[in-house]
Amino acid sequence: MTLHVTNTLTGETEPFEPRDPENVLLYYCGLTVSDPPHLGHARSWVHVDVMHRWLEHAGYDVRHVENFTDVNEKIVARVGEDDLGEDEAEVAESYVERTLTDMRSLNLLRAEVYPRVSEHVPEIIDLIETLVEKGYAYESAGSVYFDVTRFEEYGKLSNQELEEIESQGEPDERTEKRNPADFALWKGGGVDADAIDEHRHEGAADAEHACETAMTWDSPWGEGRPGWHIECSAMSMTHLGETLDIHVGGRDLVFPHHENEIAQSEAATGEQFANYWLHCELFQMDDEKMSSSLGNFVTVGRAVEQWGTNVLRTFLTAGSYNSKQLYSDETIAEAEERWDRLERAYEAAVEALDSPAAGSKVEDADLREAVETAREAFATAMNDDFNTREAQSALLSIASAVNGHLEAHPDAYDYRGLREAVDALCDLGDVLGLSFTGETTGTADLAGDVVELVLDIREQEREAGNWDRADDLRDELEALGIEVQDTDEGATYRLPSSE
RNA sequence: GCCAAGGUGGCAGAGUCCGGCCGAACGCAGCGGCCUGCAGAGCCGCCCAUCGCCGGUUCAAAUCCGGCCCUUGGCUCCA
Repeated sequence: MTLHVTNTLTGETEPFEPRDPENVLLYYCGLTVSDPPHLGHARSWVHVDVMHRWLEHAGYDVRHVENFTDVNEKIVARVGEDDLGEDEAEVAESYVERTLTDMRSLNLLRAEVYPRVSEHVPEIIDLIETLVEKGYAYESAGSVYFDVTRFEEYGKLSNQELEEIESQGEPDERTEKRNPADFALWKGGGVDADAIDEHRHEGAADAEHACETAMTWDSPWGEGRPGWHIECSAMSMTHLGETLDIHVGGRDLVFPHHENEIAQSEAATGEQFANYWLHCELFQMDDEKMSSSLGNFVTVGRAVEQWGTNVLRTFLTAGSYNSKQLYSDETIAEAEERWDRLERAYEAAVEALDSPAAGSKVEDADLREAVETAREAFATAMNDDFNTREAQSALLSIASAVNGHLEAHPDAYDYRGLREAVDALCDLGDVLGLSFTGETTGTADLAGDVVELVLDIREQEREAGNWDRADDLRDELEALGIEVQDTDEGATYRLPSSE
């Protein structure tokens, strides 16, 4: 089965065929760096990352670009707040850095380029000039607008009729624009205090002063700033060319942002801008979405600290990228159980491989077959529009097979079967960005030695029949997050997972 | 109002494109049992679903068609 993806443009699930059979051009519509990255962003990043990994797994070279929108009124509104920075550029850069740090903590593959708007203004101006020359855009009072009536297919992504969109326009904006749905490509002048008013936070600099720090550029239409949508067209064309294979972004960006990207890009080049439009669904918190604007978010940094990378990635891939997902303590806790089950099976298998019992000639056909079946099921799931939930099921079935084997053959393991299980767990886990082989740090070694010491003492208490003392020691360890398990060969333990 | 997505067991969440293997996956929670000094982990088994409602097509529908109800997202900054 080949990869199929659901394309917002057609509303259908289609076979994926890149323009070049060996390379995939992937653009992810990144963040406006005006707020701390939250779990909702992480959900999209992780799904894009999984797409990237699966495409590579399938043998493609992936050229992956993710932009940062670092020119925006909301960024200006933050000037002077905390120690974010003294001007728009500094505030943006501090959020970019924070975002990259958070991305690293989620074990994301690096994109090839992380372009910023502020570095692409010449390309943006060129693109706008082309649109003006071709008659798709017009200047009005120092700004340049895209004339939506000139682009016949306007509305094709969000499936809306122009008349309907037109009727939504803000009446007071119609003065400069020919049509209410026209959107700004270039905004003349700087940022006014009124524009940032509603985004102000405590501790920010005086609004007038903040606006003076906003970036502006010279252009054929005078000094000004790029409009919101044009940057993605300019950056993706600069780095990936006129037509890209996959464009991914949040569902909330379909209209107007992605619709406008299509209009600008295709009007300028006459070529299809992106062949496949994929949209990531949003988190639901109770009855509303998680978002920066609602302020109901959990930051990535805090979530990683609390749950760790593997648990978080298990959670974030617990539903399909294009299905809404419920965020709650329960749904995260469930993901943690799921990851723990995987990790325990992995550890049990590795331990078995290292034990003398692994030297036996036992062959467990059930185990080997289960691993083989799981690999196939995993591939089928991923090829079916990146069905990560099904993919997790396949991984879990390996865990069950390993546990079942160890239960059924306590003294003689199927070395090759277990080896294959461990390999499959690592290979497939890697596609989801899950890592079973956490790095062992010096302090973890020391902690392990200390735990062993405590367990030795506990063993002496047990031999003396002092069950209460033994249980107290176990409880104390568990209070520290250290799981203790008594087995025939003595107690084993697991340190709290920390990545 | 218009556009889009969705409504599946106690929870969560696949399956719906390509009707039958779905008497509905995987997992969590719950209940038995094995193991164990106890607990946990693991294993075996079980419980919980007339798949939003009503009609239609079909030998056969969670899956196709029509109508209705409800939820969410977009139409303003948003992954």
